[in-house]
Amino acid sequence: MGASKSEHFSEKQNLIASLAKALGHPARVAIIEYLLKVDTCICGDIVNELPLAQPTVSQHLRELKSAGLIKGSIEGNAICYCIEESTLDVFKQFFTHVEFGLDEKKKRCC
Amino acid sequence: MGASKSEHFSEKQNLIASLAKALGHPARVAIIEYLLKVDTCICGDIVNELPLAQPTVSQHLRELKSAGLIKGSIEGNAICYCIEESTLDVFKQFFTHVEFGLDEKKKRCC
DNA sequence: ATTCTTTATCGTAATATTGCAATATTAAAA
DNA sequence: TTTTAATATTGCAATATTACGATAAAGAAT
Repeated sequence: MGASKSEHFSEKQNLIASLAKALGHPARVAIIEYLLKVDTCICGDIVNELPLAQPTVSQHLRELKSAGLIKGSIEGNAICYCIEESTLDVFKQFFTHVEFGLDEKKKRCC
Repeated sequence: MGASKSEHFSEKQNLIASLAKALGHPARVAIIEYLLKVDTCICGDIVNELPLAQPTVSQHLRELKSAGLIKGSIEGNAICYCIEESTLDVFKQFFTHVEFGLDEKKKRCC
């Protein structure tokens, strides 16, 4: 088939998967890191930071935005993108949850 | 094209992206969660837990394993899979790093 | 008004992912 | 040894992703 059977999984599993998927490309990791590095939100010049053509960067930005990992507002003829903290929190909570699970288990095997 | 230009990004960016990509499917999130839930490593019956055919589950397990998120050892005629903590730690560290970056920024915009 | 600059969208080619039936593999059980 | 049970691999069809040239859109600058 090719289309993933997301309807068979829980809402939360689908959410975590979609966030992970959005981060699942080095360009998008680089974008997130760049957004952290720069002092303010980026208005312009993300394209110059990446080894990709402008339409490709725009597409990656759109994916990050539609996953909710970044947000953007129009600022003159530029767009100001920055990180959406609350979404990153959701993601980080998952790892806390995972770590808690691991502690509970106390590594009884492997 | 279609192939991502991973050679243009840093080792770390590629690592984070590959871990995220491995988690970027609800079935694989479900597998990780199941591995946490069960008391010991799973020996069998992951297939019964998922709404997917056995070969599909096997493929997802292979992807998680090749990303380093789980490890498996042969145990009779079954395979015992469990979570690879050190890899999850790498992933979690990324979010800590992200959160640190956000604190530094103190939300000066958006 | 025209040009410049920046970002978005469209169209399309190359490649990757997803899912499963069929089949193989491997070791325990009979 | 033959059967049974569990997992892996192969092969293939359907779909999704990635990348970019060409083009559009929209505000800023001249």
